[in-house]
Amino acid sequence: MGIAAKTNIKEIARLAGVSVATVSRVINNFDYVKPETRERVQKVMQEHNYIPSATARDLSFQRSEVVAVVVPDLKNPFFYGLIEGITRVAEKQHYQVLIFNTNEDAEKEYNILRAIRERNVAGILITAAGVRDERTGRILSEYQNSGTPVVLVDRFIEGGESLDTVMADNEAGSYEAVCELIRQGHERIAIIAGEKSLSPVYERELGYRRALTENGIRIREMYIAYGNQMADQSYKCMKRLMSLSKPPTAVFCGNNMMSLGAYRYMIEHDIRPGEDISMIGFDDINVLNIVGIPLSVVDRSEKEMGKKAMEMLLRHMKDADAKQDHVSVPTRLILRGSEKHRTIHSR
Amino acid sequence: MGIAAKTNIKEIARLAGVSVATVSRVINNFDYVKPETRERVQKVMQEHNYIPSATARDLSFQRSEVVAVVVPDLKNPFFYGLIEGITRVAEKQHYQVLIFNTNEDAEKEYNILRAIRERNVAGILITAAGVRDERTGRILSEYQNSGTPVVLVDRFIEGGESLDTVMADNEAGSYEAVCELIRQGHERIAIIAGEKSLSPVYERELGYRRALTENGIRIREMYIAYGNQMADQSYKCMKRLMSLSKPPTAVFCGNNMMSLGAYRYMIEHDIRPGEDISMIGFDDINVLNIVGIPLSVVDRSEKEMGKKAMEMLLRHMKDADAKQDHVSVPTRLILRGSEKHRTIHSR
DNA sequence: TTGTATGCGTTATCAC
DNA sequence: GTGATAACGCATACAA
Repeated sequence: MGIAAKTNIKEIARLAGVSVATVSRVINNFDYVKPETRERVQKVMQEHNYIPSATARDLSFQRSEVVAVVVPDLKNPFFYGLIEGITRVAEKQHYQVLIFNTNEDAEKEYNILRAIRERNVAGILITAAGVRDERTGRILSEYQNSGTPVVLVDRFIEGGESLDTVMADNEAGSYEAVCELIRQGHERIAIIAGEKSLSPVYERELGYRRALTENGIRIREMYIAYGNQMADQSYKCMKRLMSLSKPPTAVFCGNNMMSLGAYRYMIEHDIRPGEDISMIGFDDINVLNIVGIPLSVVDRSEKEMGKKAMEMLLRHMKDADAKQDHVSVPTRLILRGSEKHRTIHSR
Repeated sequence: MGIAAKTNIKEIARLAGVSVATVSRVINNFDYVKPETRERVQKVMQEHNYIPSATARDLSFQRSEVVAVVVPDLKNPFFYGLIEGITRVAEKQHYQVLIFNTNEDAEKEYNILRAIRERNVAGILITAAGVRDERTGRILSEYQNSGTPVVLVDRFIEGGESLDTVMADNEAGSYEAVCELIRQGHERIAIIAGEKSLSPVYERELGYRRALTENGIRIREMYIAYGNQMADQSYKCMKRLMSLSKPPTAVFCGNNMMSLGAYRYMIEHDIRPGEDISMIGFDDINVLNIVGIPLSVVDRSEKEMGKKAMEMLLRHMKDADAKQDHVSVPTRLILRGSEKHRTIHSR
């Protein structure tokens, strides 16, 4: 009856009048088991509500059906989309997902990565916090070299050159967005970029620079604001930008949280996006969408990224010789109105 | 070297010139190990970068340091906070967290709960989808009875009467909110309630009814709208409510997603919350907050709920005789403006 | 204080 | 086709 009955393979074997080896064969669907024997064993397993022990299987098999997912911020919706994509693919292949939150702390991340070693995970998916921390790159490479595949998601890291990656096409997405702003007639275009050391931040800035350059607009450093990935910092950046003698007439925000901070500053100061200023953000924000706030964004499907990442991991888990792979998920510019403006106070 | 060196306890024992038992004692900090021996063993472990196998430990110990967290919707921000609270407490106690998303599908939930049995999890935290599915209640009770504690979070379920629970004080929170609307002078107050079978929905409706009754306002069923927990449905509910010959002058929304749907309807139809209509939602929505949309809400700290839930689980895991416990997390009415109105078109 | 031997529940390698 | 039996890596009762 139910779970309480902790039957093991030995007990099933005894009851079915066969050996444990045979039971194991039935469990794992070996083809050379006599049909009658198979049925008899299956019947006993059913009757006793037998569930094999994954722990024992893992120990014997020297590999578990668990993957570790390490993310830097469990408050950011982007990562939930990512996790959703990951779990979606994982569950279909009967893999389970361990979640770890580093809170953008490289030290904590290192400890987590060490702790993960105890459990024999089949693979690791990580958006790293310690992108410049040599220990992070080293330990991840060690995993990879010892047969535990690793896929970097969203961020490159130093020392992780041998690892698989799933990234968004940040440069292109950014380029496209800024081009749109230029098309709207802007010249004083600012970017709120974020934490410099992160590769997506860097790449988005590159796209911004290329868009300006290719369109013959001089890049002015005062319009490039760095901060971290959080809304508060972005709010401050926006404040600084608007206090310039020639404030920008358009703003490109480097991620979802930063869009929110900037947006807040605008609202509080009666600067209406889509009218008084043009604005495009990176990463869609579902909630704004639902309430009908028309923020134009560069959307990258985080769910898609999660799926892709898990698929890459699976490929490596099933074929140890699988070659290194890099996937780039395309972005998509969604214009909802905030990229517009009434008049541009240029010059 | 690093990870590649898969040393085991036996190898360490050999190298340190002791038995495996002694090494095990050192690992687990037994006090009756001679200091010199301990040091020698530790040195060898260090040098060989030895990491004990959690799998083997779990098999021997017959219990793992992994807890399963089962939630119905990874897109709902409420669960982000919950998961964050859970992981925060879990990691301090060196527990790891397996995440499962049921997508509000009872069938899928049942399969997940069966799959979890394979792994020897130390406990289960669940916001159930199958609240009326007898299998859910049964399998969870079986877990509990066989020594794997279970804590229900946010939702009661049929057949789960023996389980620990962490709930918000939905009735009181709801009551308080509706009282505030009444204080604002409203009589035609609607509630967008959600999926009837869920206990929080039911309890919030109870609070709504009590508030009206105690204030001598007749309850009119046409002002009670049921749907599911999603924004789309809520949008439709709002539409229906506003098409009544005497539409409500105030609306209370049963959860965060539903607040968004209702809000959207209002915006689209130029009904401004806080001016043309009064509105209070259940569950805070951080994003709205950041962008400065002043939605008044009944806030319950989901992070707090997560922490409490994990703490309860730990108590049971450490003391098999711990008594059943029920925790109710208080709610807090946060007024930001949307509860106000300009004029009430009563009568 | 330390060592020996056995068990935990599987899988895998041999034989038969 | 099937059955013994040795791993897998660790914990622990019992001896010493």
